Amino acid sequence: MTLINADDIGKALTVGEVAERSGVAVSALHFYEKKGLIQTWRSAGNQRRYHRDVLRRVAVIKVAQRIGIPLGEIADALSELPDGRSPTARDWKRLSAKWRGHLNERIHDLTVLRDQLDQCIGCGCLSIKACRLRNPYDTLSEEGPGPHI
Amino acid sequence: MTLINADDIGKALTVGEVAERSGVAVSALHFYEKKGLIQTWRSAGNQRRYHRDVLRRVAVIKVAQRIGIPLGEIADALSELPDGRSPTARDWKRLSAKWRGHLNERIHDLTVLRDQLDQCIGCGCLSIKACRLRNPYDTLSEEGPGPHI
DNA sequence: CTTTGACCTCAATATTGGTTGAGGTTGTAC
DNA sequence: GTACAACCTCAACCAATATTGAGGTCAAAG
Repeated sequence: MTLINADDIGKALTVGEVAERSGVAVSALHFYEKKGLIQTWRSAGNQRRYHRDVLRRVAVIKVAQRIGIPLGEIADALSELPDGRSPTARDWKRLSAKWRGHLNERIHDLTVLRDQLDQCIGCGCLSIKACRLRNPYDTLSEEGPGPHI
Repeated sequence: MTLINADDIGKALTVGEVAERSGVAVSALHFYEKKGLIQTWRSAGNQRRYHRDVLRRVAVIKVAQRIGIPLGEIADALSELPDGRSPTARDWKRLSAKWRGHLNERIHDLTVLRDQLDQCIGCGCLSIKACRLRNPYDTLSEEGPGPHI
């Protein structure tokens, strides 16, 4: 036997409720709305009302931010979610899979950086011309300003 | 027999030279100076002159930024370098070792995040209450706003 | 009813990490 | 000795990601 709680189903959320349940400030919710990341409708008295789906959306936004995706890109990705119906698990999976690549890249970059840094710690090579961490900007300067390789 | 190149030893650098050799814009060098990350003295005609050590310092700044250290913290760390003499390999090593910790933490955090995301991709759990990625903000909301755990 | 907390809008402010431009000076190459 | 690139200062601006505040409205409890 399954009891359905009227609090959990069908009831629109106020901005304060969304803020409390999502851990995001009211001002941030306004901001996300202005940027097109979440949608609302208005009550008779012009107050924002949120579909419960917004909680999932906000959770996804926060995860994406942790991955390092800028809000603009998050907005683009979210805008590809189906219009009119609630996203399914499959929809969310597609997003996750997409961002996993970014995450992997970032982990890879940082790992490479750490390995180079380890070499520097081992040999003190931040003080040596041949150091791979500091050298690209120096010996290749004849190729013009800015980083090379 | 070792030839010492007068271009490489003892000659002060202009801001343009530092910019070209470090791959950092002149405006950024001014900015770093204002923030106390690098030092200069002035020529008779009020133009900046840089000790060659500044190249190493700038390289270190750029590495630290890649690690994700904000300029303020970089400034703090650099301010602990010895005053009056050029930093030794040992000095730079201490810095590297310090920042290695941050880097490892960040790699760890992102790796944990990736593992959680993998679970989400596998099970579609971004749509499920129990999901470790989206849940903290929801079921723990009675502890007050903001992330928990 | 009235009060009080939650909500509204819009503009200003904050932080980080710089870049751009105006208006003027210096230094070097011819 | 003059032209032109490189330099100077200072203020304004940029983008991202919000927060804060002023001034006003709404809604639910007593």
